[in-house]
Amino acid sequence: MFEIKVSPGGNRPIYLQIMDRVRQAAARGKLAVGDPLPSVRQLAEQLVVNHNTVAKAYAELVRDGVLESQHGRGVFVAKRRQVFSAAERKRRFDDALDVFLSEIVSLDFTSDQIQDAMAKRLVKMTAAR
Amino acid sequence: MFEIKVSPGGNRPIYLQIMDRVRQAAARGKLAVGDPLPSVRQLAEQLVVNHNTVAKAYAELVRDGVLESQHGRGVFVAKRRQVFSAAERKRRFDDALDVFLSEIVSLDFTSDQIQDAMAKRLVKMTAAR
Amino acid sequence: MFEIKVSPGGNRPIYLQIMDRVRQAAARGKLAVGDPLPSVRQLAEQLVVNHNTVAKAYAELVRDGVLESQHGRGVFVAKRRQVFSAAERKRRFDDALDVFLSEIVSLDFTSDQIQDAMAKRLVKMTAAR
Amino acid sequence: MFEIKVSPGGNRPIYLQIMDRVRQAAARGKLAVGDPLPSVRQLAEQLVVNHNTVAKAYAELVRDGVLESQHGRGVFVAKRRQVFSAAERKRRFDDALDVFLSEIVSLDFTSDQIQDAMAKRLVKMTAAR
DNA sequence: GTGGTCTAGACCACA
DNA sequence: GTGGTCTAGACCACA
Repeated sequence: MFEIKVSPGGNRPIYLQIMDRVRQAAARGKLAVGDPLPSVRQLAEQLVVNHNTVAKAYAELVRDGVLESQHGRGVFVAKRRQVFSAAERKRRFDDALDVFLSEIVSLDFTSDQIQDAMAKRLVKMTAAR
Repeated sequence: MFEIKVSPGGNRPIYLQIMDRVRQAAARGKLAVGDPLPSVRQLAEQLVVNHNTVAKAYAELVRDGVLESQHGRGVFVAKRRQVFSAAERKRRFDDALDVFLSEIVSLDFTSDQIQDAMAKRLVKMTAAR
Repeated sequence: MFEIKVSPGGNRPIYLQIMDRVRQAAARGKLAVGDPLPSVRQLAEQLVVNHNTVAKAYAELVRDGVLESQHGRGVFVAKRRQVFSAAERKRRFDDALDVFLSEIVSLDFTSDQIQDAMAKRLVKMTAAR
Repeated sequence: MFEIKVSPGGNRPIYLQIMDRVRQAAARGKLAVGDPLPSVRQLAEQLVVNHNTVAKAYAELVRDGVLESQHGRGVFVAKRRQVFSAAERKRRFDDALDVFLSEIVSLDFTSDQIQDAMAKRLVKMTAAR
């Protein structure tokens, strides 16, 4: 079963939190290609959010090629494919890095501390697969 | 003179960019305790941004204890004090890292590519000081 | 001024109709890079639709790289760039062609008629630039 | 025996695919006036689709005058009549073409590429008859 | 004033 | 039952 949680009070919009969780689950193999996701209304009830919020998250994941929607049947994990151009992926990566670095710049960590923390997290994620 | 730049087209809200710069200037001694900051309208004109944006940045910095507003006189660098506890700094760092990794997880970069890109950016930032 | 119309009763969802018009206007140069679009609420009022419907259309166009949103300032025509991979563009093209051909298959036009009609429309579109 | 196939993963709703096939079979003489169609449940089983889907396709075809339902006996090919007027056929064709061109306008294919792809697909379809 | 998110609730299309 | 679209209306973030 696909179990996730979201924090409604957080800075990050709920629909993005849902997208994060689905992407992670797909990346870590907890959701395999072809697996069905909980229905929009089921997940909405489970998370205690409006069904539109879940629908929005699913719709964006469909647009990003992570999920596939079959009208009347449900939403499924899509076959992995390269949706974005190399330039676009670089652009998105750089944007995310920009945001990350500018958010932590005033926290006064050293470059080494930042790189260590990142390395540890990457190892953990890779191990989790 | 207090010289900063902001990028209106960037991913980070302008008021946060202003806050970042003021924090950095204070941390690096370019602004000493008691130094006056440009008036809201002056800075707004210099940066070509809406004055509400500067006002918001100043207000937040006052709230954070970085600046001090002296009614009728202007805004000044406050007596230095540690604003964030170690735990708070760690929490903010981890949150930012979570978001960063969530956003890039489906862009299909390897751990090595991520770490390389990060390292390069950190070197550039440090050199820029 | 950016003048468009939509048919609320039509088969095609309103937000897609809005996207169609914006894409066409951009492709034909009626909207140049950097041009501002009408505000979400302005366009909603003009089209007599809910503001969320316009917001949805704009958001998708932002995701497709056609528009750019500057928080608090408005929405603008983005610099043209290649967002999707060659494979993805082919996929989308083929999907659209599938839908088109299966919609007209029962109308009993000959291949020549179909190709002629298409050719004429393409000439018209190119001339219109 | 009435043998057709549908692709559940495809872009076109299954009930429309069924309608397309029945229309084609009637047009090409594979189904003659008065011929019986498989029962809703039979066809549903054969196609591995929900029986509501087949029922919807049959109902629409009856509504369009392509099929005739004889209560308690089954569904039969109706006496041929021209369902769509020339104007209606033209209107439907143009609408479909509008949608197709709108969807591909920002995919950056040239007119030649579009016409080539179309020509190839039409050849393939015609050969498949 | 501008866009972004969310809820509540309706209605439609499809299987 | 499943997803998709739309409205009405609220509230927040940003400039």
